Parts: sequence; C-alpha cells; structure tokens
Amino acid sequence: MVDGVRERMIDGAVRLLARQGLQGTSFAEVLQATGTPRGSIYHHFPGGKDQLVAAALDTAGDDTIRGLAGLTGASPAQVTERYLGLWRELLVQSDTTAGCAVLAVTVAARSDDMLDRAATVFRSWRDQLATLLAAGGHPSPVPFATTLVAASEGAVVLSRAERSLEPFDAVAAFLLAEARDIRP
Amino acid sequence: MVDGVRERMIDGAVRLLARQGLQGTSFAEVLQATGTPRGSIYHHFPGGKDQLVAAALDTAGDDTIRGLAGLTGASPAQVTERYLGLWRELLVQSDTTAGCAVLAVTVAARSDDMLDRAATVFRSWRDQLATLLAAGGHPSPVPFATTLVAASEGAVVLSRAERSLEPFDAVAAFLLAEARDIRP
DNA sequence: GTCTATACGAAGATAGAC
DNA sequence: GTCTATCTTCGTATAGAC
Repeated sequence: MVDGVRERMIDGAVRLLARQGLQGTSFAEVLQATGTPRGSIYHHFPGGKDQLVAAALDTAGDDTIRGLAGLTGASPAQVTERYLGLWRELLVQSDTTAGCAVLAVTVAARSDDMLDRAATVFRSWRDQLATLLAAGGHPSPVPFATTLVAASEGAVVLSRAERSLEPFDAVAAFLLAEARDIRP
Repeated sequence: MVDGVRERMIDGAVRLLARQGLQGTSFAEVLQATGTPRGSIYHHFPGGKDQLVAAALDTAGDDTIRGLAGLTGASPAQVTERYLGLWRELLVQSDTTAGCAVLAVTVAARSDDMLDRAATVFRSWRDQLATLLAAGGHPSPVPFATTLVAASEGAVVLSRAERSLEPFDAVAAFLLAEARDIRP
C-alpha cells in the first residue's frame, strides 16, 4: 500500500522529530498528528519507538537524496544552491519551527544503533554531494561536501533559535560564494 | 560562594544537556552526576527545570566567550583556529559523546523563552567572532562568523553520529583554509 | 487490523519535617 | 538548606476483546 497507515505514521514521526526532538515526541502525538488508528502502532512497529524512529531516519534520509535528483552534470554552484534550497524551504514552510530530524535524533540518541542509523544518513548525504561536486569539477569535493552538510545543519539550528531566516541566509550566501568561485 | 551547590548543579546540567539532550536529562541525573544534595534543587531553582536549563545556557555561553579571550589583534586564521579548537577539545575529551548544550536545547525547546535564551547565546558568539575577525582585517566578518558558528555546530553533530573526528576535521580544514586565504 | 483497558516506570513538582 | 514522602502527569508497552 502506497499511502498506508504505516507510511503516514513514519512521515508524521519525521515531522514531529524535526520540531520537538526525540524524547519530546511521543507515540500519542504521532497518532494525533496523523489521524492514525490508535491500536495499530505496535502492530506496525513491534520494536516500539526505536523502530519507528529508525524508519523515520531512513525516510528523512531518502527524502533529501531524492531532492538532489537530476543534478548530473550540474556545476558545483548549482549543486550547492539546490542543497541549500532544500533546507531553506523547510524553514520557510514551517515558519522556522522545524529543523532536521536526523540531527534531533543524533543529539538525544541513547543507543549506538540509533547513532549508527543517523550516521549512515549523514554519510549518504555527504557521499551524494561529493559525487555531484566531483562530477562538476570541484577540486576538493569531500571537504566542501562535508562543510555543506555541517553548515546547513548548524544554520537551520541558528535560524530556529532566532526564528529568523537571517542566520541561514548569511551562511548560504557565504557557501554559495565559495561554490561560485570554482572554475572547473 | 564560588564553588557552591548551585554552580555544581549548573555545570552538571551543561554537561548532561550536551550529552543527552533536553528531555533526556532529568533532575535526578543532574543530582547523581554532581553528588549534589537531593532536597535543594527547588531551593536553588524555584522555577524548576526551565530555570536550571536557562542558567545552563547562560553558563555554556559564557564559557565559550571566555575561551575566546586574549585574541585582540589576532589574525582571522588565529581566531578561527581558536574557536574550532574549543569544539574539537570537547569532542576529544568526551570521546565524541558530547555536543553543544545550546544546540541540544534549541532542537527540543518547547517555549519561546527558552528559544530566546538559546538565540542570545548564539548571537553572542557570532558577535564576538565578528568583532575579532573585523579587527583582524577580515573583509566580510559577519557572514564568516555566522558560517563558523553554524559549521562548527553541525560538524560536532556529524562527529558524534559517526563517533569519529573525521567529519569535524574535514570541516575545520576547509574553514581554516578559508581564513588563511585572507590577507589583511 | 484496530480497539480499550491497564500495568509499569520515569519525571516534574509540592508539602512538611528536621 | 537539606531531607523524605507523596501527588500527579505522562509515556511506553502489553493483554485481550472485537
């Protein structure tokens, strides 16, 4: 089933994790926010909250990778702009109340399994960006890709704290200027 | 009293917030970790957990500002190196299990008051760095200072997820190269 | 697959003795 | 200032009916 109950629960978990953090998000809230049947959470996620969070991490990771589709042959500046655009859109659409679910889980994770899962997502973003940047002729794709991921994550946090796009836009401007400097 | 019970509680809260997040840190853990008398938490913090967290945010903010002391007249590269060094030291000393308490509070904050407090800390870091960078002759101190704060925060998160210094060091290398490029 | 009811534990907060 | 005891709320998880 494409739009099944399970998928709605996972999507809701991603949204709530990004807004309220790991321990700040309860099953009850996920059910309420998604209008999902109350009795079926442990049917879909017998492993409990950890299993739901794991699925949410994977989904959040895939969503971002999907947001980078169609960039083969793009310049480093275009890649940078697209990636930054994904995060800016999250801030705009949530009125700067949402952040990154993967980051939220990382800072509150209590098991190595959960940390591993988050690390895998971050790593997939870095790898995908580095591949695109290298293909676009960037001379040091790995350090720049890592900085792009790290700075975006941090910039989203700063903007959430201030409830303003100003910090994010300052960081984005700096990174874009860097990417535009590259002449392949 | 300089090393009083109240101060020990606040320092413990900073450490635990940086490791376990906001809702992941309980009063009981703070008391246990600091060997602090059980019955006196509401004596020192009648406003409850929110008041303790607020004090922890202020302390964490001041600690970092203090870490930037003695940099008047320093070059942008020296300022950048010092700031990055503060965060790298946190990762090393905690075996990559600790992060930034202010970030942890921001992503799980449930009140605007708490968000304001975190924003004030981030802003103080940005302002202090921008002032130092400007004094050192950096041509665009504000965007670079903001990127320095954001990228450091994100890099610490990436390194915690991977339990490795590699992501942090990649970001640090990129930022340091940027700062060294500046010729005043 | 979905429901209700309930057990169990954790955490914040308060009251009152010492 | 510090203590213990307790209230209350909330969240996870399980059991068993429909």
